[in-house]
Amino acid sequence: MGRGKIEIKRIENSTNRQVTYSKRRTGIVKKARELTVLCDAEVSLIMFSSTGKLSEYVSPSTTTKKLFDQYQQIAGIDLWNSHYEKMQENLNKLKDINMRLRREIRYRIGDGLDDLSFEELRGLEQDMDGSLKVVRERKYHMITTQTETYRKKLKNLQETHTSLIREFEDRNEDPYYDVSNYDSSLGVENGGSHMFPFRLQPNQLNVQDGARYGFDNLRLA
Amino acid sequence: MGRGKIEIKRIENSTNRQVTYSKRRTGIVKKARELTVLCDAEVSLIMFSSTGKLSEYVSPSTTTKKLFDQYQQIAGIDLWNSHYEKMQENLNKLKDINMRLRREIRYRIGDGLDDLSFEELRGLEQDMDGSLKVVRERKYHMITTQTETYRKKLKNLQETHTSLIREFEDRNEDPYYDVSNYDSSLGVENGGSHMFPFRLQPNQLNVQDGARYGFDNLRLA
DNA sequence: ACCTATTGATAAGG
DNA sequence: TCCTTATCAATAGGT
Repeated sequence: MGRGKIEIKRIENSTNRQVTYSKRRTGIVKKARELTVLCDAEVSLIMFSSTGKLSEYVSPSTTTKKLFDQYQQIAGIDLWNSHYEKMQENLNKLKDINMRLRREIRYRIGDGLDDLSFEELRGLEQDMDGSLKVVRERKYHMITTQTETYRKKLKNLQETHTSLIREFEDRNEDPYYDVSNYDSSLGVENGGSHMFPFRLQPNQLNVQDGARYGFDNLRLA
Repeated sequence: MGRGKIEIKRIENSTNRQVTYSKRRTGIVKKARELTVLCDAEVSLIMFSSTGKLSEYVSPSTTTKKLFDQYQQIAGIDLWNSHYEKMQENLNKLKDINMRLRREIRYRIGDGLDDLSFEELRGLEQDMDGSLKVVRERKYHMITTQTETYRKKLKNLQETHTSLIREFEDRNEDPYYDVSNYDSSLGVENGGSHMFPFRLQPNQLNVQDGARYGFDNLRLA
């Protein structure tokens, strides 16, 4: 049908192919629609052009998914299975990794050590010893840094304080001014208890009651 | 096209409808085939008659499943998801737990400590210190146990040895017997180098080269 | 299933 | 992509 018969084989001219695809695509979709209406059928039509562009038609009475479910049932082929298997595989891999991670943590917590050979135990001890040193170093680094910061801030405050006192003394404008109350009248925004984290240490010593530093939930999980 | 124009609406005459369905079904399949050949396209066509009978056409270059996978990807709709929501959820949970486990291990290895507050760091140090003590205790326990076992086995061997020597001496049956060779002639199945794990210690001191005690793969994962 | 008059689809060209 | 039109293809209705 057309100005000449054409052989049914791949159209080599790219432009021509595209044009023919467009025309015939609309044609076949029309046919599909007519089929559904005339014959009360359900149709799913999915087309990819050679350039990868997607077109589809589905009977309005249904959805692509429903149709595919039916298709599977009747064709007796489970297209879902491969997906399912892949997910299962993934799941199992993750579970395995998880298990090993947990085991490593348990060892590092000092639990389940009976499973380890002497060599492994020895390696673990050395490793933990080294790691603990790193943690300690980091802690001391933080202590010195924070102390330094604290000293500087304190020094600043004192300077501000003395200069203010001096101002008051020099001007002597308000004889009723109560010097013992200066703390609240100064803008001590950045100081306060936050400047003395080490004072909290005694509270932190109750390491036994499960709060520690927040990893305990992982131990139970 | 036909002996008369027909309105595109459901054909009420059941027989007629069936006949038309058959005719048009072959027609549309032909169209689909021509489309794939002429335009190098990929087509999936699934049809259910009003009586529920299934017919399909798929481009020979592909399969229904492949096409459907592509369809999903490009349409951006995951039709499988509803089937596997629970699995996906599980998968994500595991991934999350995994991540947190890895983080805990990293901390315990002395990595990424910058993320921790001073309080956390302090808790970590105390925790690790305690755990290290447990590991050390276990190690010493193993040392004493193994030493004990070794002593007993050695004692046994010596007893066997002396009794054998005595037997030889008593009977004096074979004057050419070389006593220095007794070790290989005795059935020392359970002994050998496995009885002296501590001799391996010098080899184990190269803790730096990544072998340690076998958890290093987890550090990288 | 087959037949065939008739309508529908579309190839080529603009 | 849309229009036109000559030509071929699909098919409605009948057998």
